[in-house]
Amino acid sequence: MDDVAATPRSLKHVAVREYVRSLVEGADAGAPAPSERELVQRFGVARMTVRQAMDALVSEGLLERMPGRGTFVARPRRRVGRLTSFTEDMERRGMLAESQTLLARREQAGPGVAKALGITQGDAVIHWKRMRYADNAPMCIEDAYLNEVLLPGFLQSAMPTSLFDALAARGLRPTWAEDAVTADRASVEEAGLLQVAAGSPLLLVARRALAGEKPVEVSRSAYRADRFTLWVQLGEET
Amino acid sequence: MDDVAATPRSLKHVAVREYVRSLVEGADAGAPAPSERELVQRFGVARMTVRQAMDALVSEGLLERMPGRGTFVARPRRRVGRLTSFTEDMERRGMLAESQTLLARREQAGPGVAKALGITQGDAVIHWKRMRYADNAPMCIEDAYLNEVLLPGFLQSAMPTSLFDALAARGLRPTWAEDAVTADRASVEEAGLLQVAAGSPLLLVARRALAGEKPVEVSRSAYRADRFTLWVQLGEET
DNA sequence: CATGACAAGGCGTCTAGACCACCCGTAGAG
DNA sequence: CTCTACGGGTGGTCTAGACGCCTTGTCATG
Repeated sequence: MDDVAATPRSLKHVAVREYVRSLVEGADAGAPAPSERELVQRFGVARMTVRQAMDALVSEGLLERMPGRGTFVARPRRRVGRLTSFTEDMERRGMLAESQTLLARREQAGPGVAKALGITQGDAVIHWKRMRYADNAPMCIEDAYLNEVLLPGFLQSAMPTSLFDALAARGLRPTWAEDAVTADRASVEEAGLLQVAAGSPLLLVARRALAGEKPVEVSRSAYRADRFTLWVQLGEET
Repeated sequence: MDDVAATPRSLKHVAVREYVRSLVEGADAGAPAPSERELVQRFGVARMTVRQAMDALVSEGLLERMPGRGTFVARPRRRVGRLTSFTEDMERRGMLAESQTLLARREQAGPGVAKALGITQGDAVIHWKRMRYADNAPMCIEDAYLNEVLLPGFLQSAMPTSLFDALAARGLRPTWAEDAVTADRASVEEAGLLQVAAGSPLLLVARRALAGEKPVEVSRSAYRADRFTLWVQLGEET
């Protein structure tokens, strides 16, 4: 009974929620959570307060209620379309991601880039072209365009390895993105950079990434199809 | 056993929730919802009951609470990775989807298909190969494998246009799928079927679709890259 | 041994209040 | 005229109960 009273700012339902979350994190699916009445006793709060805490965990898919039986750790929901950076993506595949900047400069937005970034043609954008390597072999060529207004002094600072990290540091980590995926054959120039034969199949990914409601990045990536498979998880309506 | 059907138990929080939903559906983002105290008056229920109703709508993203101001219609959330069938996909692009069956028969599952469907090698599967047309021009070749145990008599019934509809009729509409996307050049046979030159770029989509926890379909689709662009929406963690 | 009645404990629903922090429009003060 | 203080309305949190239905385990009975 001593834990909650110490901090004045502590909300009881948050205290209960986080207590249960800590119990439940790492537990196997199907393991029972404390019963509501038990939590009422332990925290000395009303049952509605406990229910508010549990409701939050249930609605975020961590717990599952079974009337008449109890509350249990839910089977982890299948993920859907998680947004990852190249670096994270390669890490997940157990590969080492590296980059080499081919070009990084201020340019004027062309019509396509301007529309995708929600700015007007001719506005300043940052054009960053990189070779992307995985385990020391070429994986993709990436052309990224960033809204310069949102990223003052970006070109002056040291170029980070991960664009997502740099955006996150400015509170602009993309929260939503739309990819258009198609295929084509490698041009002579692309083939040279990617160290494949001209005409080899490439996977082209055009991305438009938003942070909240603000478009922050548009990019075109050309992946070597012999090394890269895009994984996409799909679900139905919420 | 008591007959419950006679008394369709009207849950008050459901009544309030659906009332508010009906008010809110079709309203513009930012429009105010009734205040909690107003609903308390209108329905003659306790405020906690009203809050339970509103909480449900808030957590499904329909409403947005603004402390001190009120509750308002939320901006529709950006969708993420919605699972669609070929037919639905083409409809969304404003094209007419048609199909032609090339092959439909019972086979024994090979090792790859068996693993993807969660059955043992040699079990019976339905192999359905189709040409897919959009606006009367070839769009893709699809090889689908279905778990025969889940679909008794499937080959005897008339082949439906939409596989998803057929699955839905048996309560097996896929709820989750995983696509592996890559690119390759068309073989001579593929080129002939798709009416493109041999070596033309193709977008290859290998799908594994589950209904609940049961794998129901695995498929390999080869799209004409000159006609087809795959759109993928990505979000961050739940 | 099999079966059914019973009780305990679980979540689901609901009440009738309470106080708080916050936002905003407005009336009064300067 | 501007600025401030206040009051009414909003959602946020919380209480201390109540009854209902469901599941499960126990235990007495046939």
